[in-house]
Amino acid sequence: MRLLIVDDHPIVRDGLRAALGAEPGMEIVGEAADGAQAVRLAAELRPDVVLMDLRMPGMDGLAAIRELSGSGPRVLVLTTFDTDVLPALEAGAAGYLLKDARPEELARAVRATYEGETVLAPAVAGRLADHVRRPRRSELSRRELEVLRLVAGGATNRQAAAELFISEASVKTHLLHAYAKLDVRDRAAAVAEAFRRGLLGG
Amino acid sequence: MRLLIVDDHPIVRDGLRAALGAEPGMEIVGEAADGAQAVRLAAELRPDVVLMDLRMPGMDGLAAIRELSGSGPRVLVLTTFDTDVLPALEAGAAGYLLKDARPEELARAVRATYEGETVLAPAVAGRLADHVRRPRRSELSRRELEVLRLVAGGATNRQAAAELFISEASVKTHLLHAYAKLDVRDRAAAVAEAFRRGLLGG
DNA sequence: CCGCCCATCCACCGATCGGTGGACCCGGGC
DNA sequence: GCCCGGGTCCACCGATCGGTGGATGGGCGG
Repeated sequence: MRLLIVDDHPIVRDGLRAALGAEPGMEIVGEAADGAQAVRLAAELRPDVVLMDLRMPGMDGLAAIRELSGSGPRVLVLTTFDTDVLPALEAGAAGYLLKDARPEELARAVRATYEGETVLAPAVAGRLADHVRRPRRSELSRRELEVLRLVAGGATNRQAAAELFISEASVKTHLLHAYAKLDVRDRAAAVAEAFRRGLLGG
Repeated sequence: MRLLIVDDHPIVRDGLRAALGAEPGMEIVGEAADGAQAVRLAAELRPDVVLMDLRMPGMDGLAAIRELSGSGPRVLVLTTFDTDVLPALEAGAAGYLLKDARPEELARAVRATYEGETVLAPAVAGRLADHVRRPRRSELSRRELEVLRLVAGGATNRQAAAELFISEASVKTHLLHAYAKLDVRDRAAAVAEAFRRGLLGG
């Protein structure tokens, strides 16, 4: 089994090499520090499995996965964040692991990926299930957007409540609903996502 | 003294009318519910002082102040937020009061505005002074922007620290510095401001 | 008429965040 | 040489936030 490691941190690459290099039947054929390099090396080295970080300077992991999708290698995502499962799977990832995984788990996951299994970190499985369960009525209501606008303008929940003549409890409810619809878990990410979707003068 | 009241909430307008209508020498000549209406009414009614809310649907207070600036009336801002002093003054506001002001203060402030004084709520005076004192080296450092990018992506301080291989303390420091440079006080507003400035794929 | 969504409100908890007031090291400019 | 800014780190606090698990009422569509 030929393995390509992609991560912008040399230390992480070293760690992965140490954890996986000695595994029987596994050969680490190359390393890349960003998405563009990953795509190039994958074409050249023809790995069976790519172990890919998502957040990297330059071309990020998602873009790289999209480039690779269809062509040869199966891509196992290995990241710090439990928030990017859906985009990763949509882009064509074969699995999604978190960096707090123990080395044995990691080795097992790489093998499973090679054999065509879909590996999901337990912590993200729930997130995925949620998405399937709820068909995601993702448009923000008028109120939700109003609250988010105020929050983007620096308002605390209390200030937003004062501005809208409602209670803090209602502001919190609106925000929680907005988080669910935007698929984020805090106000900062909600503001970012709203900008990306053009809801806040993006 | 002819007074124009601008606020999107009828209740607030009623309150202001009640608080100021009986003041000797003051006459409330009109009310507007948004910026556009305010500009129209100001041209028609020729008030001496405009009492203006900032955050309103449609044309907001800032835009209205810009339209009015130079021409006749002096605009006293009356808002819930202590964060918009600078843009308001830049737009041409004659003063800046907060909605928690007591009615007597408000009446006094309107008079003072009419007489050419600059009225500033005590809470915002400090903010203004800060700005004058610090010539505002406002470009974000590479590190500050990296942290903010992660935060916009939904990272907690802990997660951002893990991703960057630094401590949470450093993440907090970078964020505090970023807040100062962007002139905001929390991550949500920082993300919004960064988008507006085009620092985050705006 | 029964759901469903929206909007409003409540209490409670633990986790996170913002802010203060430091500290150290490094590199560049005056 | 000295100062300044960037980057890293620490401890501590109070405030805020996120999340849970409700409840109520209005309105709209099947």
